[in-house]
Amino acid sequence: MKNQKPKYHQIIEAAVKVIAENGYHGSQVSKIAKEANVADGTIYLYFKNKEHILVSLFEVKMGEFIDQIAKAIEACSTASDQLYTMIKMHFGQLSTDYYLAIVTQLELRQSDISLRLQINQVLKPYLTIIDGIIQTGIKQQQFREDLNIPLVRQMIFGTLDEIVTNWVMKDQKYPLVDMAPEIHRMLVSALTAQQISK
Amino acid sequence: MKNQKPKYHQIIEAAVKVIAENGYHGSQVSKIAKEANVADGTIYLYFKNKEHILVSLFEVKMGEFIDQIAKAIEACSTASDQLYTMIKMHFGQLSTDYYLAIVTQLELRQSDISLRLQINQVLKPYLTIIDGIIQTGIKQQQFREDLNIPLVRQMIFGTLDEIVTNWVMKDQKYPLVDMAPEIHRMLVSALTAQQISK
Amino acid sequence: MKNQKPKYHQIIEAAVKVIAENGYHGSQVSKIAKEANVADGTIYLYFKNKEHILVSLFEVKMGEFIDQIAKAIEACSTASDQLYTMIKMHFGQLSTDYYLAIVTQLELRQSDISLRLQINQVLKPYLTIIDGIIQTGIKQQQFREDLNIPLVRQMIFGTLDEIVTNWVMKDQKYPLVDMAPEIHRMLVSALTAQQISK
Amino acid sequence: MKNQKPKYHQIIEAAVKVIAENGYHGSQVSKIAKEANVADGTIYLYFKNKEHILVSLFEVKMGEFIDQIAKAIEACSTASDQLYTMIKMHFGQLSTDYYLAIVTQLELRQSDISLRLQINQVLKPYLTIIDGIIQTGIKQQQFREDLNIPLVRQMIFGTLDEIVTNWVMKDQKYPLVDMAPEIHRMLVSALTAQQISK
DNA sequence: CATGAATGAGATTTCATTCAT
DNA sequence: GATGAATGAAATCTCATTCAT
Repeated sequence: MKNQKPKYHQIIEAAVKVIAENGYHGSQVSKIAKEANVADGTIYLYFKNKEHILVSLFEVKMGEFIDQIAKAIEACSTASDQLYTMIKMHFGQLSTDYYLAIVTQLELRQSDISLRLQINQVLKPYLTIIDGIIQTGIKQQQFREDLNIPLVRQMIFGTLDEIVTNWVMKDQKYPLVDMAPEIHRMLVSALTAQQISK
Repeated sequence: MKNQKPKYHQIIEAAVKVIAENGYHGSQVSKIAKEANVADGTIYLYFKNKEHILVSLFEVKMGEFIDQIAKAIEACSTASDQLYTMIKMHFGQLSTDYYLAIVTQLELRQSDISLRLQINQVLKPYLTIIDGIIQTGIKQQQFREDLNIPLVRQMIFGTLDEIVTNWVMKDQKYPLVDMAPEIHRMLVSALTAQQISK
Repeated sequence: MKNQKPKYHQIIEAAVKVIAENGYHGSQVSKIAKEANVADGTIYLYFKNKEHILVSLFEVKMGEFIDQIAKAIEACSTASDQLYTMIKMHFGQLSTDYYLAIVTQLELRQSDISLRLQINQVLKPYLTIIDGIIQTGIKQQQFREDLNIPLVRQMIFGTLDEIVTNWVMKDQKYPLVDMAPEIHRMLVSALTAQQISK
Repeated sequence: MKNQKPKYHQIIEAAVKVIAENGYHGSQVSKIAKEANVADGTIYLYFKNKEHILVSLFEVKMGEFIDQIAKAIEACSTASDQLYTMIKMHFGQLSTDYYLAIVTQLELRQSDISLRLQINQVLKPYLTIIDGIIQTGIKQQQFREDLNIPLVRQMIFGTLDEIVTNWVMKDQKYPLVDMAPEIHRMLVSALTAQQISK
C-alpha cells in the first residue's frame, strides 16, 4: 500500500517532520517539498493546496490512530475495559510518535477555522467509538442510564486531550501512559451509578 | 475605571469585536484601529506590537473572568458547592459574552506558540483556583485523598473547555449553563470515594 | 550669547550628541527633544522641521570652525604658512571635538541631496578662505601663476576631507594633527613652480 | 556574459537608472522591479534584501570600473604615466556613464554606515592600485622615497573624488576629462623630489 | 508526470509634524 | 511660550500557487 502513490506518502511524512521541527508557521510548502525530495510544483499534483496537505496528513495519521484503537477495543468485553484500553492506546500512540504528538496537539491547532472544521470531521469516528463505549456501559448497566452522551463524550475527549497537550508542552517529562489507570478510575466513577452516600 | 486609560480599553474592546467578527487572520491592526476610532499609530502608543494587543486582551478579559469566579467561590463552604459555582460561572460568563467566547475558544488558539505560552501564564490563577477546590474537597473528606491533583485539574479544565468549544462551534444552539448540573454531578462522582461496588 | 535663545542652543547641542551616539537614522526628533529636555513640540517653535535642525547645527558648528580658521590665518604672512595653519586648525578642531567629527564626516553625509546642497552653502566661506590662500600664494609668487583655482581648491579640500574621514572611520587610532606637515609639504609642492627636472 | 543571469543584470541596471532618476530615498523596490520588468518578488530571488541590491550594484559597476583602470595601467611604464592614465580613466568612465556617476557620487553616500563599510571593501582594489603606482614611482626614483603611502593615497583619491562630485553637482557643465592634465601635473609635483628651492 | 522560476497581493510599524490645552 | 498625545502615510518582504518546458 505504501508503494501505491509513493510521492503522496513521501509528502505527508515530510509534512509531519517539517511541521514538528519548524512549527506551523515555519512550514512553507517549499520546505516540505525539499524534505520530500520533490519539486514545489509536484506537491500540487497530489494536493489541491497547502491546507489539503494538512487535512490529508490528519486523515492518514488519525485514521491509523483510530483504527488501532477500534481494533484493540473489539477484544474487550466490558465498557470499563474498553475505556481503559482506549485511554492506554490514546496515550500510548501519541507517546510513541513524538512528531505526531507535537503536530496534532500544538501545531495543527494554529490552523484557521476552516481547517479546524475539517479536522473535526476526521475526528468523528473517534467520537463515535467513545459514544459506543458509553452506550455499551449503559446497556451493561455499568454506567448510569441517564447519561447525556454528547456531554460525556466531551468530558472524556476533553480530559484526554488536555492531558496529552499538557504532557507535550511540558516536554514529555513523565511517562504519559502511567496516567491511564488514574484517569480511567476517575472517568468510570464519573459515569457509574453512585451508591447512596448516606 | 473605564475612564482611566480610555484609549487602552477602547482598543481592547475593539480588538475583541474585530477578531470575533473577522477571525484571527482577518483582523488587521488598521481594522482594530478603525473600530476603536483611533489612528493606526495610536495603537502603538499603548501596545508594543500586535501580539501585545492580544496578550493584553486576554489578560484583561481573563482577569475579570477569573476574579468573578474567585469572588463567587468565596461564598461557598463545601468543595462540591465551589465546583458547582465555578462551572456555572465559567459557562455563564462565556454564554453572556458572545464575542469573548469566540475569541478565547476559537480565534486566540490560532496564535503561535510564543503567544500561547503567554496565554497559559494568564490562565494560571484559574488553575490555582481549581487546585484549591480539589484540596478543599480532600480536606473536607468529600473527595478521595489519593487524588493526583494536576491530573484532576486537567480533567476538570479539559472537560469544561471542550464543552464550551463545542458549544461555540455549534453556534450556541442550546443554553450552555443548563449543562452545569450534569457536569457537576459527573465530576463530583469522579472525585468521590466510591462505596464498594461489590 | 549662549543665553539668548537658550533652548535653540540646547537643541543644537542635543542634536550633535544624539546623532553622534545613535547615527543619523537613529536620531528621531523625539530623542533629540528628550536629550535637550524639551517637549517634542517645542522643537518646532525653534526649527521649521527636522532638516532645519541639521542645517542649523551645521551652520553653527561650521561657523565656529571657519571663524577659528579665518582668525588664525590672519596672523600668517605667507601663503604657505596660511595653508599650514589651515591644515593644522582643520585637523585640530575635528580631533578635539569627537562628536562633531563623527557628525560632519559620517552621519550628516547620509542626508538627502536637498540638505547636502544647503550644507555646501555653509561650507562656501571655507572654500573662499582656501581660494584666498591660493591667490595670495600666486601673488607672492610662491605658487604657480597658471593654477586653476577651483581645481586646486577641490584638491585641497578633497584631500583634507578624505584624510579626516579615514581617521574617523579608523576610530582615531593615530593623532590626526601629526599628518599636517606631510600634507602641507605635498600640497605646497603641488602648487609650486617646478624647477626643470630635466 | 550579460546573458548569464539575465534577470540579475536586468535588476542591477534598473536599479542604477531608478536611483539616478529618483534619488536614493525615492527608489522603492517596486519601482526597480517595474523598471526591470520583473515582479517585486523576483528581486528577492536574486538579492537577499534591498541593501544587497545596492552592494551588488556597486560591486558589479566598480568591479568593471577598476578592471578597466587596472588593464589600462598595465600598458604604462612610468609611475607618472600610470597616474595620468588612472586619472583619465577615472574621469572618463564616470563622464561616460551619467547615471553611474550620480549614483556613486551622490546617491549611494546616503546609505547607512553598514552599507558604506561594504562599499569601502569594494573600493579596496582601487586603493591598492593607487598604492602600487606610488610604490612604482618610488622604485623608479620618480617620487620621493619618504612618502607616507596611505596619506598619499588619501590625497589622490580624495582629490579625484571631490572633483568628480563637484562636477556631478554642477550638472556636468564642463568636460571632466579636460581636468586630467592639470590634476596630474599637481599630483606629480606633490610627490616629486623637490629641487632645492633655495 | 515532474520541474522550479516567476508571480504579486498584502500588512505591520515608524516617526515627523500638528494642535488643543 | 510650552506641552505631548494623536495622527496616518508609506514601503519591505514573504510565500502559496502557476505554467511553460
